[in-house]
Amino acid sequence: MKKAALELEAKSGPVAVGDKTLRAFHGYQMKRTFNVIQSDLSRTLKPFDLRMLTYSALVLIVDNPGLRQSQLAEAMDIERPNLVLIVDELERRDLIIRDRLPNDRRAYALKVTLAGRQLYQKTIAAVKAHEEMLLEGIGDDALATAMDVMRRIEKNHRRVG
Amino acid sequence: MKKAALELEAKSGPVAVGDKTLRAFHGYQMKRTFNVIQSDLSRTLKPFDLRMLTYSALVLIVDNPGLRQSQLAEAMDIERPNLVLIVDELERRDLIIRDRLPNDRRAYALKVTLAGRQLYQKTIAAVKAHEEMLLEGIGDDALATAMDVMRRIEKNHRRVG
DNA sequence: CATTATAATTATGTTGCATAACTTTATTGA
DNA sequence: TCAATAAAGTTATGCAACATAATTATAATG
Repeated sequence: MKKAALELEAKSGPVAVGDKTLRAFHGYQMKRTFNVIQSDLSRTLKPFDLRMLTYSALVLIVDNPGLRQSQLAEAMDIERPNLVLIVDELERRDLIIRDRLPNDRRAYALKVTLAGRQLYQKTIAAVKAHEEMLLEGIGDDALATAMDVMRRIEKNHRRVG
Repeated sequence: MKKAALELEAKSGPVAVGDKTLRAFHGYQMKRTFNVIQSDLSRTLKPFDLRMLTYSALVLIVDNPGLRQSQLAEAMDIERPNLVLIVDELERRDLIIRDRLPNDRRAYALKVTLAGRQLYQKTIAAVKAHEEMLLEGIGDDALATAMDVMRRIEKNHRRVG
């Protein structure tokens, strides 16, 4: 390092802050990247008045008509109590309904409404478009490899944890 | 789908909930994977009484001695007010000190203490070991490709956002 | 030297997530 | 059969991570 830079540092700290050690941890790199994706997705969903959680719930209900709240919570990997408000919101906006199951009056069968399905289609398209922007310039092979790596990490965790 | 399965579904919802549509979004896959990494890292750091945030701050201070809180906040991508309590905690535990800068009495020069450096070395080793477990069975090439993809996503976001 | 900007802080609110406890309904087994 | 147990959804509550606005002390600027 040059003398001038050292003197500047003595006054006001490092000229440029390096996160080399942290970046060496793959988990840290993934956190940074995920933050980027999440903030982009949030902005994409904002015009539809959806958050990641309400969006995920809507998609899962469309794809799995009649599922119970407990099944939805498990699929979303969140606790049941936290799902209640999410389903409340989707129901209040008439995007889904809580149908009773014929043989179990404790549970609800969650189903999408017409409005919900229409919103689903619009948002799916918007999210796909935004994702394509984020993934621009990344080859299909590289992307497939990256996704394999992620699934493998998930599998390793289940094996351990 | 078989008739028996359909009848079962009428009673109690889908037998297995699929998240195929969501998994098709790379961001969703990344969120799931990141959750796994984060929970593993949290467990790894718990014996040292560190969270991801305090750990990241400690590493950055070790690597960038004398940096200011504002620089640390920027490097960690969090708002300055939220960093105050993190630095408070590290200082209270005598892992770092808030030194005054000679020429700017508004700012602090953050520096690691001996205890902080010792904790740093222990935790770095533990985190590396845990990460190796999570990455077991993943080839070096595949991992490098995955990391390239992530950095590229980050770059694309800066270009857009 | 008055204005403006910056570093750190305080106060405050939101969101995502967790746990405990409760109500209603199903299931189990003595 | 019916008492005990379990399950689905809910309510209440708390914590952690983040954001914004406003405040204080100091520095930089015109």
